[in-house]
Amino acid sequence: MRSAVTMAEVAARAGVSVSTVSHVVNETRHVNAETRERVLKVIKETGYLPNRVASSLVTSETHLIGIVMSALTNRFFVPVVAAIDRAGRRRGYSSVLADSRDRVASEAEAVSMLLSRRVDGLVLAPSGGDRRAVLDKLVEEQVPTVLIDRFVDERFDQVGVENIESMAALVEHLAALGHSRIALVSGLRSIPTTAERIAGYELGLKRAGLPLDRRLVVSGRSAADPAESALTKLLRCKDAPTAVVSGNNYMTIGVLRALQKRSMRVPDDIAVVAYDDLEFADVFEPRLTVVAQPVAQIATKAVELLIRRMASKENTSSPSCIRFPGVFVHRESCGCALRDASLSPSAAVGAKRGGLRSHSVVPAV
Amino acid sequence: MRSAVTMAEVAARAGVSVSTVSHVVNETRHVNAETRERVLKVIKETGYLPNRVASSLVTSETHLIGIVMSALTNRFFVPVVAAIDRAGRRRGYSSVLADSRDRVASEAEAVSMLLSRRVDGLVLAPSGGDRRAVLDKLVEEQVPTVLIDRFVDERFDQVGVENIESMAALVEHLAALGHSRIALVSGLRSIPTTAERIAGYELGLKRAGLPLDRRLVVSGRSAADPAESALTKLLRCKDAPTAVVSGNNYMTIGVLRALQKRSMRVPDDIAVVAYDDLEFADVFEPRLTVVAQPVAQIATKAVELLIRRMASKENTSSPSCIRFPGVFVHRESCGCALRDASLSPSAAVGAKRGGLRSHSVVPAV
DNA sequence: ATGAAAGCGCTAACAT
DNA sequence: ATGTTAGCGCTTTCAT
Repeated sequence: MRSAVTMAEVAARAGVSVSTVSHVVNETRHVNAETRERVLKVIKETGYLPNRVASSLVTSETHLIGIVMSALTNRFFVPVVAAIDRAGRRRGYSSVLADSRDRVASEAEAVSMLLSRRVDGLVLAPSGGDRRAVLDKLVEEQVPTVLIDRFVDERFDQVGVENIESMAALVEHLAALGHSRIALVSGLRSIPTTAERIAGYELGLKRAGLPLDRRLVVSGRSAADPAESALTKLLRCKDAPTAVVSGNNYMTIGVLRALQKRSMRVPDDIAVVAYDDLEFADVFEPRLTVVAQPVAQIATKAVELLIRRMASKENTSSPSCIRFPGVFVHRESCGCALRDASLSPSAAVGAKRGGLRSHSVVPAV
Repeated sequence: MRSAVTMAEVAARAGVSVSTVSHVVNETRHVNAETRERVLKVIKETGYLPNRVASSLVTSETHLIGIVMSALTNRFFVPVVAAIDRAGRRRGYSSVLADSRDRVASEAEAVSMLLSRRVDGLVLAPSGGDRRAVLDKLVEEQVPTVLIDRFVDERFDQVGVENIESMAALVEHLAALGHSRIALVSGLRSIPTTAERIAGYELGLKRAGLPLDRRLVVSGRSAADPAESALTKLLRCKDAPTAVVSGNNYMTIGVLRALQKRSMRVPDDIAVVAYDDLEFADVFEPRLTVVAQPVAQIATKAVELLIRRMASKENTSSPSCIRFPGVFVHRESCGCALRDASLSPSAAVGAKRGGLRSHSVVPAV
């Protein structure tokens, strides 16, 4: 295995003390140009790489940020890593990962592991269920932590997307196109965002002066397959909806499959709009009108808040709670082009209300 | 900040020595049931969490695996993290990330950072360009390392996909359907896999007894936009191809866009097959026939090799070089259904040659 | 401008 | 069965 050169060896070869080597490496006090050059030369010759675990032990700073997520499926995973990497270029942070598997037990385990690695801070996408114990521990230990995606505890900085206005805008948009029977394929009841999105759906109906028909709200359980069967079932009823809103990206897949299998054309037979953009949304036929989460922005802000909190010795400032507006991406699946090409998306309404930004994509030729 | 209980404090409160505490924590030597219970009780009361940076300093094992990738775009990123996490559940490994941004300079920087964090091993997706310096350092320092995706240096364990037979099978499949003018949208010349896939394309033509027309091989530079324009340009020529093979997932997006913008229908106007599966390939219309990389399998094997190498003190065993066969996923974009529903995909040929596994997806209703 | 030395929190001989 | 103690490779006072 590696035998790694130590600082002591460098010191010996350069004929100086370890403290001098330490100071040239960290540029932490003045060293004669000549001595410094000598040390630097030895460092280069020997390929000396400072041992960060040793320095971490002394300084009790690892410059490690722990990321806890239902990792492999979580849309914030990659953007968060990216944001940390970007910040890290300058400040020396790196990320360590832990998959919570969206279960409280694993989440606790993951957090413990990260704490035992003495990470400087944590970005956590809270799992469903009762996570109180885990979060209490973090508060008690005063570990700088920012919650992302789901808003579950005001003792922490939290960053995520604004759900209510975004969802309302989607519904209002469909209503403006003349739809009155608008279905919602919603997510798991245990997820806080689900309730918000349902509230947004109801708000949208209300604003459009449309009655709420509970039968049009079906649970897709946040995943493709349940969404597919829920919608399929709904479409078999009489008084079937003429438009459907999907509650997240996975369920959108299910929605599209359901329609495909019934040979229903979008938007002619049924209009479709969705919460969350899909990576390849541009090449679907027809291209989907969605409200996208500004994931990169959210991730960047989360890391920014975290770094700020890690930097301040006084952990005094009260927690921020930041909700970025959803981004209305207007494409064709809503059926605007069919009805009235000049109709401006009702997204503008939401934009005025500050819950949404509008972003009209130029239709492909 | 955290004031973290130390082992010494636990020892004091339990009325034992630190070594006893250490041994109950690590289960590394026998401790009287009674004493152990007492220690465990104190640990629970105080919320003591062993300091892994301290123990790492002593044992010179961090149980950290460094992942170096052109991170955010790399398809192995998530599977590798997942595989490490899975292995980690049992053996205590976690992953630290470093984005190489696909540039040699950043790659070197990333590797240095990870080495200075004293990771136990490295999973590295080599960037393009001259990476010799970085790899030399790894050999010299004897850092357990496995290369993934691209085969560039025999001094390391390497895991990836078999490109030549996979690509050949795609071409042969199209040829078997009667196509004689088959285009290839290939990737960046600097990437080793590009050459292999071109070789596979040529092999496929040869086996099918088709002439090679160099004009049908255009460079999509491994990305969507260049692929789109390259194909668009090609389609404007006379003697345009009747079928096209996309060289990777990103370029597939470009290919589809190009066809869409020209209102060409797949597979009626032109047949399309692609290297790499897309996450949402099932909901594209028509669904794409592809050769998928068994990414999870590759990642798992990479981590397995790495852990094995980290475990053996003697770094003696010669490096493995493992190429998993691509997985032929037969869907509709190749146009089989149009020609002859009973035609078996020529994939079987490739399968016999051992470069490919076939996996016929049941068509959606 | 540089050095000596005391830890950081743990592990692992080596005692007893 | 348990305790003592010498480090692991650094940072950082405190001297000089």
